[in-house]
Amino acid sequence: MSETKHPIQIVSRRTGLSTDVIRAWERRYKAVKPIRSSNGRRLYSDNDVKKLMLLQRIISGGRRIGDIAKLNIQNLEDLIESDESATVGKASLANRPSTGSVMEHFDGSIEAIRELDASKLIQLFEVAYQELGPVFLLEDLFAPLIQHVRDECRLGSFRQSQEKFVVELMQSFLLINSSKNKKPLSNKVLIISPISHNDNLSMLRLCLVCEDSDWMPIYVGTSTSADEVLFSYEQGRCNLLMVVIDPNGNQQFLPNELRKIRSLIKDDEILIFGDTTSSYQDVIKETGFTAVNNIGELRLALDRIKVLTEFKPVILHAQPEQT
Amino acid sequence: MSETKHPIQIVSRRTGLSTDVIRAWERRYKAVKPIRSSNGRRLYSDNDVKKLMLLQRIISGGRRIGDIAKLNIQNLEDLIESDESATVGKASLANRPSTGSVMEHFDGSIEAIRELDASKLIQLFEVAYQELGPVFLLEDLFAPLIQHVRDECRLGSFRQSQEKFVVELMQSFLLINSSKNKKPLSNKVLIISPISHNDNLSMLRLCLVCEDSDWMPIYVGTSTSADEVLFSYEQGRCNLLMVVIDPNGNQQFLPNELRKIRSLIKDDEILIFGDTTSSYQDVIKETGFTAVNNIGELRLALDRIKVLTEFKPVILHAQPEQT
DNA sequence: ATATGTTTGACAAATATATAACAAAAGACA
DNA sequence: TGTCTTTTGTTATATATTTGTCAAACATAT
Repeated sequence: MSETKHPIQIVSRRTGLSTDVIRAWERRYKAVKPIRSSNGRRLYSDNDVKKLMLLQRIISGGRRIGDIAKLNIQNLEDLIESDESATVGKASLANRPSTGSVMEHFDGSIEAIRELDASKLIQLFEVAYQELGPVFLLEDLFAPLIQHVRDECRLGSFRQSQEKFVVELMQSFLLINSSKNKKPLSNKVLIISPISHNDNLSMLRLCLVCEDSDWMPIYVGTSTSADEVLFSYEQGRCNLLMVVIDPNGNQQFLPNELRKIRSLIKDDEILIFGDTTSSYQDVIKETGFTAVNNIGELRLALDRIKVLTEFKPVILHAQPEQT
Repeated sequence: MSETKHPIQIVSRRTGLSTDVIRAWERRYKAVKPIRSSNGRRLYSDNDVKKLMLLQRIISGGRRIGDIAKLNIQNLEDLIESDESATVGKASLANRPSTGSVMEHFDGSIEAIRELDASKLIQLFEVAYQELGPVFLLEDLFAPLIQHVRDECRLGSFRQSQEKFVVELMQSFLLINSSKNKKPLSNKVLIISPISHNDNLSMLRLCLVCEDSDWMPIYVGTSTSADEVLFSYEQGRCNLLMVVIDPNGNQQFLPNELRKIRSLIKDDEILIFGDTTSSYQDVIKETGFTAVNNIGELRLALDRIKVLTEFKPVILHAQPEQT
């Protein structure tokens, strides 16, 4: 097996870690042990790269490198598993539903989708929403449901209409119900997708996650041009922007659009959600966007930024004076 | 069993407790006893995390931490059990105020659109819906609203984002609320738009009109191909098809699509809604579609066809015979 | 020369720990 | 009710550790 070996620069590219960090981790914790070329240069194996990527992912989940650098790949994967499953909806975690009812909702929904019965489906959603709350509705019902429908669609036992039907209803349901929230939240995040990116459903999903982390999401649909982004950002008095990348979207305009957005919104942090290991990684670095790879990371980022922005808010102190 | 240990930051994240609180509970009540790393940092076991989560949950139920912190996990679980079974439904009915006129709703909506405040807009829609009912909501509020926004958009005082924002919300609102109807109607109409026709909003508008005429609409989104139409038609057990033409849609495939649809649905009447004075008038005649030019005509057609299909139902009249 | 890499040391920001103190809320009691 | 005490989450301070980054000095290959 002639393992291909990679110089540090390449590893840096692929992991998103700086060369300094890679070397520091080796020096301090022996996280990886690359072999050396004849001239003493580090040469990393695919396994090394994989381990570094795992480490980086766990780091971004809030752990410290010193605690995990010495674990092996299997341990790291387990850790990711347990961390990420524990990060979901910490707010509503206390009243996690019994799994039985979710299965019932699932079966009922499949039935309603088969019959294209919108009324029935919405009622089911309504009940499930009451029972599960926004986050678990998504994670425990919507996600498996859409997965199932798409699978069946590919196998032929469901039709495209049925997929469209359920996606459209889910979207609308999420939009309406996420907007029904009346909590006046001071932190606002504008959620957009760039031109030619149209993954409506995952954007709405992110809206819910933001809301669960006490951010008020502002959502103006998919495929938004840079100057519309700026306008919405200012009009909505947002203090955070999140760009959602659709893996099926057209990547052609992406670098340029990202640069445009950055040039228009200079001061605030911008999150970018999606498959950030792809080719446009360079642009992300160049423009100083914060890459967010999964829901767990998103929650962390939201919390962090919330704290940052809470430095300024004034303190209103009401003192009762009359007897 | 190599228990994975968690630093305080992770525990804080998983439990939702601040690090200060976690430390305070340890110091004051010895709630958990994390082991220490070589440098004195706390390392919590999964059991510690679990206990903290249970404590947090009981706390939020009104008990005091000092009373329960020393209990073990089993005791805590029992406690939750007994606490929560004692908390029976405390449902509270919210009565909404019935406020003023359509103009107020209109002005309020414009304001909400200007601020991109989805929450506010939905609430306005909700109130207006209660007050006006589905049809007048559309005719008196939505139609002028969208007209106004589009006009202002053209003039420059509104932006494209705002149009998208309001259209998307209206759509979702209509879809969800029209689907909430529980009346079991025997007459079903499938509402579709052909390939490359995407006027979602007017389709949903027609859904509402149909519903108002006691037809149950089935809606599977825009731009549906002929064979998907057939599938949905049969699956939904429809007895009427309505094709909605988007004046801005691509007319290129239209004649062919209409012919295909007719070849698949031979027996039932098919309505076609849209600007029927255009070039495809010939195809409409050829395929025997019923052209419907406005809402009034649609209502007439729906009533007429309803009567036709009601020939077969057997029992119309129950005669009381006993004294 | 220039670019890339290595080793080592140093620094600063973030995060921990321990302890004391504070302030709001709940309970106790006259 | 009003006052006092206890409870409990939060904050402040001082100190220590962790960790990303940078710079200096040097090596090697184009």
